[in-house]
Amino acid sequence: MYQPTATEENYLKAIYHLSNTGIKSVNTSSIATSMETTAASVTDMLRKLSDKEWINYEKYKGVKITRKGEKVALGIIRKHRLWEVFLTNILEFEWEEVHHMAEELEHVSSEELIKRLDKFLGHPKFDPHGDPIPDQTGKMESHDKFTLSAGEAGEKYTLTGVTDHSTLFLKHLRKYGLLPGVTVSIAEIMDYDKSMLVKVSKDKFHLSLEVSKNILIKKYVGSK
Amino acid sequence: MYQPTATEENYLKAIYHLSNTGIKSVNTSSIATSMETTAASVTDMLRKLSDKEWINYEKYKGVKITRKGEKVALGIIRKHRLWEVFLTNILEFEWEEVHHMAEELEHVSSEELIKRLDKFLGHPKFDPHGDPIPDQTGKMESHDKFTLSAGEAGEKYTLTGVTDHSTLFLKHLRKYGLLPGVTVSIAEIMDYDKSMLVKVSKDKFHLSLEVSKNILIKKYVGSK
DNA sequence: TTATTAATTTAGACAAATCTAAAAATAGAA
DNA sequence: TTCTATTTTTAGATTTGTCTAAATTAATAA
Ligand SMILES: [Mn+2]
Ligand SMILES: [Mn+2]
Ligand SMILES: [Mn+2]
Ligand SMILES: [Mn+2]
Repeated sequence: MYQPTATEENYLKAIYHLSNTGIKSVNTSSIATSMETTAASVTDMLRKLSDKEWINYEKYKGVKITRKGEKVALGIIRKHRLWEVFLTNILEFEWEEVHHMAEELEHVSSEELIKRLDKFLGHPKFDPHGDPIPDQTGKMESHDKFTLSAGEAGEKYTLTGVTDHSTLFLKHLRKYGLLPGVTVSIAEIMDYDKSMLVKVSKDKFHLSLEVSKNILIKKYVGSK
Repeated sequence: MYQPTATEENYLKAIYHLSNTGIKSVNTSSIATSMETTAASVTDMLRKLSDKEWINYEKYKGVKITRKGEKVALGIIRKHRLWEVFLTNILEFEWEEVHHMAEELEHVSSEELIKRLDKFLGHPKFDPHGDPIPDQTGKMESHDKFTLSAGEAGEKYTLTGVTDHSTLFLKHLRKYGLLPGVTVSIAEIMDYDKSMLVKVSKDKFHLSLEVSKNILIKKYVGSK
């Protein structure tokens, strides 16, 4: 119907993420925090998004994204993650460098461009951070909710993603070779602080609970 | 010093092009025409660009781009043309499809992104329309000013570019296989209307003056 | 040289997105 | 339940880029 401005797209994406990954309800201040703006600005924008039927909004009652709004958000997330794949796989950026570039590229409007980019990249299902890429209809694989901190000593796991997307954390993990697809064996879990000794290829090292809590994994399934 | 907004970038690019390819002086109305906006809007913007020292502007006296402004313009033109190469060579778009997408992509700000894209593409010197791509310092090869309409019967030429960048014209040329790099032999030039009979690989066909005037060429130089 | 036409600038307004400060509503504690 | 603290909304401004209509300046023709 309407086509969203880049700003509206960013708001819808933030609201979508807060609706799904969010612990608390989607209220004005949580949106303000995640958008790094003021509550007053958010209130202004909520009225606009509501007028365009991308959200249901009643004063003081919080926000619920509509089916229409979700479609817009998923379209932007698809573009964002495909561009991130391009930047890492093709232009050889590190995984902590791509987010801010993708924040701009996700607003380039051509649908045909994204269709061809997707094809060129071989229809990837996950972005460099292990986040699933929605297809054209908005469908995507669900994320593993299992974190390394919940793993057991003596078991083998495959790293599938992260829950902290900060540059600092991503850089830290890359130093250890902890990237999606890598196999991680838990050698020992310390009773005292829940830190763990892990093995990644030939390397053995220590991970704090702080770190292991933010690593997503699945059970390792044999060779191939 | 300042960093330009996307709109300022578009104005500077337009002013740069009018300054160089332009027959007439760069005045308010010619900018308005090329930007598809009103003279009043242009006057507003000229003041802003002047404040930021990207142009020299005096009321009623017209515009001259500064060295600083030229640097900004060349940076945008570099991005625009590199993205056009990406879209045609990598994503396999046709040469008439890429311009409007490049109009958006040229405003993505990362310098490092463009550096890596340039490397990935093999440091191309020309875009899909035969226009030269400025390097990081703004230097570029100069365009051939020789058009096919000035060619001679019996001679062989290499197509190097076009002067009309409209979708209609580009589609038309593609139908004949008339793309940069192609060899064109002039078989005959009609005295009456200056139309010509040309040979391109195995095909022979007629071109009107209207068409040949908008094709840039250079003398054909042997094999290799 | 004066009158007319054309180009340019100014005036005033608007839409989008933002902000600060003040008012209003809601939630939590006593 | 009543007071207080927090959250949210409103009021009023600001910036960027745009517009129409009116005024001004420059160009040209008589
Ligand atoms: Mn990202
Ligand atoms: Mn990501
Ligand atoms: Mn172009
Ligand atoms: Mn081009």
